[in-house]
Amino acid sequence: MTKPKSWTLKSIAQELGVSNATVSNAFNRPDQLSKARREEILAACKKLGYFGPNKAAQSLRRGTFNIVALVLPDSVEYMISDPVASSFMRGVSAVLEKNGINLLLFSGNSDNLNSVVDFVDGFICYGRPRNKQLVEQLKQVAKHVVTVDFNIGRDASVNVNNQQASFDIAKHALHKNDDRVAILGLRLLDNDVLCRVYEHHEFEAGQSIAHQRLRGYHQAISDAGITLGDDRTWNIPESSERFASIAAKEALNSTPRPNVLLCMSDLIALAAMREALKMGLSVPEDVRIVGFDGIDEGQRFVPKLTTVHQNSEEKGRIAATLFLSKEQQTAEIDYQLQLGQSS
Amino acid sequence: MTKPKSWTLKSIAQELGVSNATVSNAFNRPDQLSKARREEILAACKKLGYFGPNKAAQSLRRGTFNIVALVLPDSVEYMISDPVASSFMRGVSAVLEKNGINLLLFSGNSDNLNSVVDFVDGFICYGRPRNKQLVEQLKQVAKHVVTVDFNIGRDASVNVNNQQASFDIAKHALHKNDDRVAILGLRLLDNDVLCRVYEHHEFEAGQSIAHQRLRGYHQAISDAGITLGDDRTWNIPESSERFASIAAKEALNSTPRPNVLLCMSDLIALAAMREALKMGLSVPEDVRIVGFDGIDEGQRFVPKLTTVHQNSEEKGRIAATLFLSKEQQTAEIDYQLQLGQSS
DNA sequence: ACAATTAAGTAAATCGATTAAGAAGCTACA
DNA sequence: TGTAGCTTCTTAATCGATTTACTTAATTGT
Repeated sequence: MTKPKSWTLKSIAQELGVSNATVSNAFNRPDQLSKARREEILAACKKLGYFGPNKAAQSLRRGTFNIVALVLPDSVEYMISDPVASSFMRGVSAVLEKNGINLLLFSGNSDNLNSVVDFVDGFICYGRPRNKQLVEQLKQVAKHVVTVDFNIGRDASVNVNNQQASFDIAKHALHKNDDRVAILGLRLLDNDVLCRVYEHHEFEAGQSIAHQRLRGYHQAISDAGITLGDDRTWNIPESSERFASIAAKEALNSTPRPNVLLCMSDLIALAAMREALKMGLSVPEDVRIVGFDGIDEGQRFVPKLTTVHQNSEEKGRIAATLFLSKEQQTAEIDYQLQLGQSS
Repeated sequence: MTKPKSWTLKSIAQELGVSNATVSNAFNRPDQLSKARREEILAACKKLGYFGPNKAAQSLRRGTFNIVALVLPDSVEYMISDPVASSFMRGVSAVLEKNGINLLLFSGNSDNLNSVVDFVDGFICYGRPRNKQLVEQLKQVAKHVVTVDFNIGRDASVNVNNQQASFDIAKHALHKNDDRVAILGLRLLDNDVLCRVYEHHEFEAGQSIAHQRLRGYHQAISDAGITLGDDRTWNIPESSERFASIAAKEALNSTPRPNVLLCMSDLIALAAMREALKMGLSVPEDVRIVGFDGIDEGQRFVPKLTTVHQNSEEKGRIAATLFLSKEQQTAEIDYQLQLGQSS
């Protein structure tokens, strides 16, 4: 027998004594051949072990892939353990899976969209990718792009009003005009450094999430009649326990000792709470701490964390749905203050 | 001008007045043409905005894709928020990213590998996929397959000795021969039901992780001279707070009230601890609780969780490395007992 | 100066499919 | 009977590349 182990459209057509096109049509366009013929062919294919047209070839020809790339702000490795990001991914994958579309994870550290652009139907980009070259490429790429939590003027985007939300939560945390505020910021700076920031003019105009949130804080602070010292802001390069603890400890030991800590993520806020408790401070009596995100662990912590809850999963669902609809539009999604005992 | 907006190898070759092959060689086989010619061509391409050969076409021709599918045991949506699974993914993606290989997430619920098999270089399969058809397909697929935490006799696999580990942790938890033991099992049954299991003969021979662990528990229990009642085992269909709490509550209210809870995951153990504390029981005085996995939250909990720590990230790295090496081999990886105050 | 070797580049087959255009056979209707 | 209209199926071009085998031209050795 000269049966090849792995069939192709061509070889199977030959075997069955029909043309290429007929087999293809049997799989893709039932109206192009008689019902009898079609069933005969499909049955024969099944029997011989040909499971349908090769998807890679199909995709090359058709130009569609059934794959969407999820571009993460940072390395996949790092992002996958971030509760907020993974919640977002959950929403995205739920919608895609339901539509039979596969998800390709793409690192925001890569310097070239090129390695995947020819394989995907488009991009869902969650937060501004760390590598700026990627941003430029995303602006120009000839496929559908949905951005989330940032904007590059592409097809569609999903956003939360970070400034307003930060304003709200800060306003809630601030009681009197002699409150001593410190800010534990997440990725305020481009580089990876953990540091105390003294002055940085980009903050006033920056479009990153961190800058938006910072403006919300600043507005609430000044509304409360407080003057924020120029040494009251820390930059934490990634939302990890380790970095957050160091920054929190430093902030809590700084003079004047802050009695309000505005944290740009729940992970940071939780680390700060642990440090505060370890130092014998009580929360919220000695120091009020608020977070951002609304992760589960914050709600289980004692005292329960006061934070801004944004439904990241919903955000993911919306982003994916928007992607699938191929519509051009901008969605703004809701957030809620989640009041705990930490402030 | 008749410049097409998006170049192809062919059109760019025409534009430059050279052959197809020469342009291809300029990108892929520098030794096949003069240095001068090559640089001239590459420069021209850059200038015209041709970023290199289309990857999809390249892949079709070459049969390699630079994509590996990570087959998860359950839906992507669900798996991405599981701390152990995401830790594993972290390890995998770290290695793949370093090697310029992209990661495609594939749901263990899908009933057809077909939708991706033609797009990937192979599969890393983390745990037995929920859908059994997938398992059959994985056995037969003509691409490289590495399985983790289960075995189908394919190219390579990575395993932990679950039975031994469970034996060890159970032995540690059991003190006297009048200990009253209950088991909170994870996915002991195929179906999605939360229930108390009375008898199930498959347990004795099953190869799933849950069955391996169960055998370890049983062995330690009988070694300790304890007879396990046939109504002391619960099946929890997924490692979630909700299900775990219900099962834990039921177990703790059952007669005789257990003073040892063997939990097949940390998430379950943590939920059980919360329920126990809520009921006014003290841990470990009234009830000793042990988990499995070694997630971060367990180490932060008060009392600190006693558990089996397996380095999932390392497991991921090993799986990915094994995949890349294309070797045929089986790796067994280590585990450690992590002793806390919960037992 | 002539054959042998090497270098540089090209033509054409191929990867595995889709699909527009057309051929062959059949029915129907005047 | 001739032609119009359907069905059903096939031929051949195409998607965007890679690669083997071949042609030419230049270099080398003697």
